Amino acid sequence: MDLKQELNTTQYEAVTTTEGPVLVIAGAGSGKTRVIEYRVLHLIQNNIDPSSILLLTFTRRAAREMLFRASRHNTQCQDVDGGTFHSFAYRMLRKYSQSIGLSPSFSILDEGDSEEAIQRASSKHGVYEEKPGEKKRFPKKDTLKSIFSAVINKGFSVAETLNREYPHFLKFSPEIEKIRIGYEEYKKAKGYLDYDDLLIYLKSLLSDETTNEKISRRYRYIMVDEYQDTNRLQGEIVFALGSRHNNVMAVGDDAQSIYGFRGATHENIMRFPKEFPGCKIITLEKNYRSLQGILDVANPILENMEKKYPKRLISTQEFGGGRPIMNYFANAYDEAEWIAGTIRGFLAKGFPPDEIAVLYRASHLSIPLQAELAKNGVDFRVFGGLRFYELAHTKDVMAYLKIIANHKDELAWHRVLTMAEGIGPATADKIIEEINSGADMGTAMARVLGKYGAGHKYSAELKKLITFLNAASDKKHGIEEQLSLVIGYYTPIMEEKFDDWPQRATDLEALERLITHYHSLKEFLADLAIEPPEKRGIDFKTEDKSVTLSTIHSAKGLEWGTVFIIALADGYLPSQFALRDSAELEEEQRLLYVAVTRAKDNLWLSLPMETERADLPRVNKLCRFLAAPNVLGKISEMGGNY
DNA sequence: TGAGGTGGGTTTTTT
DNA sequence: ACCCACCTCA
Repeated sequence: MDLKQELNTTQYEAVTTTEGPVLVIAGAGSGKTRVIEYRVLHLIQNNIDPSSILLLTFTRRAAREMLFRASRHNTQCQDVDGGTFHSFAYRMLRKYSQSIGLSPSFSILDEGDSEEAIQRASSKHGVYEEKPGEKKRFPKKDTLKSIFSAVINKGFSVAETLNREYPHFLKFSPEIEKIRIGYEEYKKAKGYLDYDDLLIYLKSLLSDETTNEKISRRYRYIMVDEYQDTNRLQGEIVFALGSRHNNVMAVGDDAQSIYGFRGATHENIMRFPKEFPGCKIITLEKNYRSLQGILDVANPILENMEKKYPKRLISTQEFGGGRPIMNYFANAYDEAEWIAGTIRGFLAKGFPPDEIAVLYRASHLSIPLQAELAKNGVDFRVFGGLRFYELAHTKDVMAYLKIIANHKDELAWHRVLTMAEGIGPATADKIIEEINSGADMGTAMARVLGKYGAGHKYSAELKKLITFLNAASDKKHGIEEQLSLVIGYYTPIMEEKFDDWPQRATDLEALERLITHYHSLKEFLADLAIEPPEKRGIDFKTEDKSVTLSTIHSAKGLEWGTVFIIALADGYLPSQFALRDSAELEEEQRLLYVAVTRAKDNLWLSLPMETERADLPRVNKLCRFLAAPNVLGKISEMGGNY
């Protein structure tokens, strides 16, 4: 393949500079994934071992896209290693955990598990106990989790974090700090790693000289996409990975930085040339994606920002394309109905469904649309929001599997025990204490049965559960069989627990199909936490082409011929939570910029006028970033639907 | 004391 | 849809 024909001059330079540090600053749609794609190809054509190339990025979708595109041209590219920082961390830790004194039998806590663990850790500190005369407006577990996560990802203390983000909880600073330490100790004692720990342990793995040398010898070419979305910790990981050979390429666009809320910082881009002296900086400005009509809206959105981004995207397309169209509707249901009808019309005319996407700020905004699309018989896939593994019934089934994989997983036991009739949180804790004192599954279970197997109202139920878990743990079963045993046991519980159990039963079948790709329960459970299928139905039928529904965050790095952006009201975008802080507000503005630049040919904007929410004004106002005259002037407004 | 049901309040974005 | 505080019943 002649690279010079496939790439423009700057892209070519980025692709062929294979030795030494390179920083690529790339505008939206300027072909940065293309650069990574062809650089991998170029390296392999120059006899570089594909398994010595490592591609890293922050989101799973971007990681998948990157690896998929790279492997299109040359099958050897399939051996290129890569994924999210978290999945890479997991693999390295599995391999080298001993070198930092971490037990190799650690298990991963997903977000929900972490919150449970925090609650368990905090109850031991008695913070939730009511003191007389003191009303407890104490942060809830999910808030605690995000405080602790900010402490790690942004590098602030608990007090500083509270001061910046939760000033109303500042008075609880000492208690919260106590819980944080309790949570850390709890995880250490139980061998649990949460998402943040994966990165922390990876970093300490890389600061171990011997391990760093081993890893650096294996991965000689590092490429990081969406570098503006990495946080300090991830930046340090990149520096540590590249410190020995300096063959690191980072690709990013600070105008598309939308993960500030979790600690991503554009400082990583600024720091990169300092960490890697002699770094070559390449800027890509030509837009290959969108028609000029779309860029005419995107450019002023950038220009209106206080922080200046010097890029102005120029379309390379021959035809200008029409202006994006703004539609107003009475409410979200009218909006959904119209969009679903329009999409059905496009499909009827032969538009490929995988070239159509609907984007929105928050996942719940897609619910009316999901209903309308289903009514219209349009197949769609949903990205972002609640994930498959976070559904209550999936988590239930996984809890049984976690016990089978590790009989001391006390969070899993807690969930499983409280599902049994007559056992609530208090009894579950007593039983768990007994389990913890047994050295192996067999003795632990025997002790539990000895103590609670008779004489309580729940004894029969407990006996049934223990007998089942013992039988299902038998090594003679394959993992597929173990899963179907668990589902068999759980199904009556599910039918009791949920009115809509038939729908949930389908999800469990999907789980059965998914597990066939795995060899061990441990691997299956870890993957479900770190690289899970996106949502119901998704990934189980990837060959199907369907319309995409996605949060703007999850849409980054992707493109479609026709894009609808819905719910463009102040309060939704920008989110009402971002209104108080100018930095957060700018992030919302960049978010709109990202959304607009996803479109290649057609862009439809829309706004429902009526709010359902009591905390917003009754009549919506157009998103302030679109209402700016230099932006609005580039949009055709259609009032007719309202 | 603890299990389990009910009703009221809330819900951003990702790993 | 989920979480939590509160209530009732054994």
